Amino acid sequence: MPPTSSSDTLIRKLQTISDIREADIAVLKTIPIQEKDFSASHDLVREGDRPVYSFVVLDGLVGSTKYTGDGKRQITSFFVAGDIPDLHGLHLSVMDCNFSTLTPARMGFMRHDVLRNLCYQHPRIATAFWRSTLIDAAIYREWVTNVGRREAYTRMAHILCELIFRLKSVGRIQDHVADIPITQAALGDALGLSTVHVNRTLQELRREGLIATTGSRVHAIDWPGLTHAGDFDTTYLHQGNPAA
Amino acid sequence: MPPTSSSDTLIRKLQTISDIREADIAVLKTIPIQEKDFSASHDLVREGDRPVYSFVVLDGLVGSTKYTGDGKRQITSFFVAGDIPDLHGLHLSVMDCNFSTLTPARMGFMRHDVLRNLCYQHPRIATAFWRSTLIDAAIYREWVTNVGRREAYTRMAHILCELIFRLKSVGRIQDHVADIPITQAALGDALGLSTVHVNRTLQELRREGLIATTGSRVHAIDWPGLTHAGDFDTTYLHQGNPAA
DNA sequence: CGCGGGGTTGAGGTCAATCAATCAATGTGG
DNA sequence: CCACATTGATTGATTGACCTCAACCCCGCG
Repeated sequence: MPPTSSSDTLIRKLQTISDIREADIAVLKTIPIQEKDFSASHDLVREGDRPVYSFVVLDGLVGSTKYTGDGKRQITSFFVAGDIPDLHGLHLSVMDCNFSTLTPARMGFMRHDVLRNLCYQHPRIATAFWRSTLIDAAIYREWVTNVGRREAYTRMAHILCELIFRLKSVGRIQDHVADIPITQAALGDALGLSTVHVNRTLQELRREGLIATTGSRVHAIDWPGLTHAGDFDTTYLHQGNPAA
Repeated sequence: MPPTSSSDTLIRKLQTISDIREADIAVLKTIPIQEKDFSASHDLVREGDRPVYSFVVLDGLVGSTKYTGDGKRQITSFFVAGDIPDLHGLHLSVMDCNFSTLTPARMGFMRHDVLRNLCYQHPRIATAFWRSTLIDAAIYREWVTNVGRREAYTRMAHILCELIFRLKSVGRIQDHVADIPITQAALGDALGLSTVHVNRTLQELRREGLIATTGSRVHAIDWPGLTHAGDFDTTYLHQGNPAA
């Protein structure tokens, strides 16, 4: 087995949010996972679908998205390596949102019936999965607040903090330097802002010395400053470890 | 046992979202539920708390709320009779949001350890509860979209549709006439709008002949018109029955 | 070399916030 | 029973944040 298999990515993540034991890890390793690569802006699942697979993000960035009647897109959450974006599909048959890649991404597919059997036989694993969906919900709550009550500057800082923090906590970045080839349009869809305003807001964050961007790389130069500007408190991410 | 006990309220709700069997119903009826009344604007749980009870809404309206650093409030979801707002507390020890009454309300408290044992011994009940939290998450997703990408008029119509639909599906209102003594300030906090603009938006909906309000009573005069104006599609509520 | 996607910039317009009253309904103490 | 306070709804005037439109630039790519 390779040093970082798809199972390892999943297990590492579950360990950061739940107390998984050796026995559970062994069980998790038996899950057959089909890996597949996707380019950016690819719809993995669409509203109305009735999928029979859930997928774990192995690399890249995935978003859950919804479209309004007049075609505007809203990204309702990000998903990074180790996350299982559509785990709710296990118990909600019809999808109420899309899941799309926001960057080139690698996904691992797991059959619903396999996961359901696992949950049935291993309550601790079921709890870990349930907990994972509950953390997703907590993130949605924070996003409602972010979009509803924070102005563009704070909102942007907040979302950058969340992204960087989450990437860090699964070991995907070092020193607050995130290499995320996400477009400004996608950021706008996540924040409920126009791309033009996203651009200007990023400029302002750079001008204030909080971030630097080189190409698709976002560098949080002043992490304490950024978290302060973004009104960012990690409580809602429900990580075992307090923070960095 | 009275015709509508607190257990009945809970069970009726679970039946609308999951296939609960007779045996499960018998089990659910054994849950000890402590009832208690609250006035409007009362904090039931606060961010940072580590509650040992979950509560089912028996009557009235409850909201999950968050506050930004500069004290602005955002309501991230409504909860009506039969809902268990903080069921996530079962697996997330620290609260990341508050739960407050938005109207005078009656609540039924259930111990976490009782619920956890129940889930452990009755997988179908566990699934029903899990599913309930997943539907909450779906509603959060919709709210992100509503607040992020819809303008005030549509946003308001949408939230009224959701409220009326949910109240109807648990048998709390007839004929699209909702008697909800919710303040315009609370509506603003749910929509990310100022109270002044809430007031003007409601006037516009009245002018368009979509709703009528007499005191705290909201009447959807033109339900098809209101759902159209609100870009409202019931998919995200994951009810068994399609809609009215 | 033309093309397209993504980023950047400027100007003008609009939706919704803010500020500041007013008013109605309800409650309270003297 | 009345003066007074409080809560919530309403209205008008002004301000401001963000959007839209329309360029233009840069760069990778067929």
